[in-house]
Amino acid sequence: MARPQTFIEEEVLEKAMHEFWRSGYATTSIKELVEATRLQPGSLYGAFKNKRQLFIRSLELYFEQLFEDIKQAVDSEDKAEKRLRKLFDCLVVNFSFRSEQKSCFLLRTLLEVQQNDNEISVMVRRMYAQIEAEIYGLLVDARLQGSLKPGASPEIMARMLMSNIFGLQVYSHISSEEYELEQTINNIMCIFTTNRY
Amino acid sequence: MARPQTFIEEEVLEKAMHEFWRSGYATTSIKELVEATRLQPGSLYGAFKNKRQLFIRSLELYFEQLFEDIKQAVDSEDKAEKRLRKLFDCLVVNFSFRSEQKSCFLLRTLLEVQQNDNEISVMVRRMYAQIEAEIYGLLVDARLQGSLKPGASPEIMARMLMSNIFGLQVYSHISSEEYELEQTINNIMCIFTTNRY
DNA sequence: ATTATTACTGAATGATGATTCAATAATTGT
DNA sequence: ACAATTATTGAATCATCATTCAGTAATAAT
Repeated sequence: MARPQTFIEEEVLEKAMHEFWRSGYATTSIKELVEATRLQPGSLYGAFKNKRQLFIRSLELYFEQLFEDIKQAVDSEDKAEKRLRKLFDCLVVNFSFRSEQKSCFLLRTLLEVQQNDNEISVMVRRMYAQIEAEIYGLLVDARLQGSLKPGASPEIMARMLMSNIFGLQVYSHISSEEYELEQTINNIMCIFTTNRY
Repeated sequence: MARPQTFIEEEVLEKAMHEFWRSGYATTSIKELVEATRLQPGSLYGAFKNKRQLFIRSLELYFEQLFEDIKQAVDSEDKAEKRLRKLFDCLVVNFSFRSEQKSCFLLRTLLEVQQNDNEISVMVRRMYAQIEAEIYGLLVDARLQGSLKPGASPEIMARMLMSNIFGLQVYSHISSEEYELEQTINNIMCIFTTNRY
């Protein structure tokens, strides 16, 4: 028995998320969010409490979407190498060439907040832990299929792959030659799997 | 024939640099810089024009110092593997365990400014290009000494090393177990050099 | 139709941001 | 000692920030 919301929260979050993603937490102003979402300040505050909560919800939405893509890559029916390659696509290639912004929202946030906002920092670390767990699962699979280079444990390899993914994400900021990136990904695949590329 | 400056610019820059490094460009306020440098706003503006120029000078100072360390590592008399290891120390280990802040100022800045401030973005990319050139030189040396794994070219390897350095810097944000980091560095050394670790 | 309840609007608020500037202080050259 | 010049001070300025709130609108229940 009251006036209903005139907007769909997820649609608004999607728009806010893109603003935060592009400009960062600190430098995205309420004014920009008002323009992006087409909601007035009062409505934003009514629905999301404040800027920080809106940011947190945006980050969560981003992660949900990313994690769905990752799972789709990791859980597909392909051979392990192909799934690993798909993982690189959704974590690296997509950001460098298939989106106007350069880096993953999680990465950007991790470096922006640092010790500044511990709660958000912990959130991001937990998200990355989930991604790393997916990679670990993929590697265990790959080992069973015999497509993993012997040597290091899947645990260690998962860590190294995470590190390589971060590395590529950052490197694509300083030089975004597509063929160089492809070459580097192939080299990494070479290091971790038994295939040739 | 005028009143002399009562401060040494480099000393002030050093203090400002640490503030920017810790809090980022946008979130470091003039008030904080005034406290850190113990100069009044007017003096800061008199000497450095504005916040942005002060930031740029801070970034340059940071790079000078870092690059000196890098050169010292790369140009030392040791064998190539040892010099590579020293490079990891000054680009990765130092940030993770020997300083209160987690990441390299350059990395932080690269991700903060992105498309937001093209001039600063270009500056950082140029600085990284210089670092990569040093790594390239080291690898050419290593190849002559026979301590580089055959296969990829020094050019490609330099790119991969840069990427791995970025990766480790980021990874140390989400998990800063020192022995894990050491292990990963050793694994990377393994991949690039002919030695065993 | 009326009432209770909740949503929406957008101007107002108060804090804080970067930057400027008039007043004052410390020099050097004459 | 005085004039010319430049540095320092810190309050003032003006823009912008996040947030609130009084007024208005839209719905459901009665």
